[in-house]
Amino acid sequence: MIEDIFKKITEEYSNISAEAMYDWSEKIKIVAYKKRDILVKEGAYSHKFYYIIQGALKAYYRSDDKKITDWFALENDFIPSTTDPIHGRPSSHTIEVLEDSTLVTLDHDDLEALCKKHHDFEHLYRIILSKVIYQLRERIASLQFRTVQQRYDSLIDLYPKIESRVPLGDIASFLGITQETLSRIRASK
Amino acid sequence: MIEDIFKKITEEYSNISAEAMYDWSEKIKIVAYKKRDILVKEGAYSHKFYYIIQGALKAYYRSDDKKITDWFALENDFIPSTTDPIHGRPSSHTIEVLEDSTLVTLDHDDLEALCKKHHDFEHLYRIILSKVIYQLRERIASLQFRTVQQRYDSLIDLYPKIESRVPLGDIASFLGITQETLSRIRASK
DNA sequence: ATAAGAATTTGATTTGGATCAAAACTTTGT
DNA sequence: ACAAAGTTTTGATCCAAATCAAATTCTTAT
Repeated sequence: MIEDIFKKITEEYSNISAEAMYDWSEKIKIVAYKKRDILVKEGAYSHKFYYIIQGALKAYYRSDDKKITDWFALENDFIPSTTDPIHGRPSSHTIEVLEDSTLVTLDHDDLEALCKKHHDFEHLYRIILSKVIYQLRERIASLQFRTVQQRYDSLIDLYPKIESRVPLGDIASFLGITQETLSRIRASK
Repeated sequence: MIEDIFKKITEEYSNISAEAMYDWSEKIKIVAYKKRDILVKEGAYSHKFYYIIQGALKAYYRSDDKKITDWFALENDFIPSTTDPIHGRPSSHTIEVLEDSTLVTLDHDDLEALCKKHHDFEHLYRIILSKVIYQLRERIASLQFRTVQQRYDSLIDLYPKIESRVPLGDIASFLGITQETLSRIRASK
């Protein structure tokens, strides 16, 4: 099982030595979570790195008492750290489980230690971050000038089944619109 | 001069060995560019990594014949690669010089080679990317639910003198609004 | 120094999506 | 299986920002 996951990750991003893989496997945990479990609470310093084997998560923060969802993660996605890497402030985000999920978790400190010990592991992680940057830029493009309809369509493109797995309110929030507007867009199809 | 730049970068992000620094210094070029010079053209495969010593750049892409600016870089900023790291497609962005500028340039291939040769260099680069991710998430937060006025204010906060250095149309585009709206916001102060 | 072209401002009008309110449907726990 | 709570839909109204249009100011090249 673990082998399959490692294989999937390293094939997609970058290969690592058997040694690095062994050390990595020592540190990760595979954990099952239940719907509505909170993985990270706003304000917490501890932050793990999550990879989703099966299930769905969201990350949100609070602004004017509204919960704003700005990241979903489904199968084979990562949830990257939300903290400022330079100043090391606490997490501004809460990460919540949206459906019963199986995750690979790795402590932030262990991740740093693996990066320090194994050059190839740090390389792998660097490539993963490059991918995250690319995704974030896509998302900015989407928010910057596309219509609500276009943004909705590309989300469905990326996650075809998200509608049945994630509450409409969270999807609306992610798209930067109200629930009512999303409901109407959906109805017009 | 080069020493000052290296010092600035490594102090802010992460230290590297004298050896890595030497190899790095062999590969970079310090180049002066003129206003309106194009550093990277949409569709190009070659992509350098830029660090701005003095001056200002913008990155934009085209959508429905409009130029959409989605990144500014001023002194001490980086322009990260805009290409998909996994699939290696050509750049979707054009990078243009906004005022006479002095830049540090590093070829993408040299950057990769330095990362491969020196673990500490790859570490430095990884930390830089983490910072970029943090900035991008801030920007998404800004676009997702803040009012135009709030977005404008935080841009001025980040780059106090941007108004006099960057055309209004580009700033408007970056904020995801029209020129006219930005002009009115400005007038209301 | 001046004309041509760019960039910015100002004005009038329209519109996409927000807000407020309430009804209909779904999920959850006992 | 049912009540209570949570989610989604539908309706009416309003407003921030877009669009279209034209006037003004700033830049640049000759």
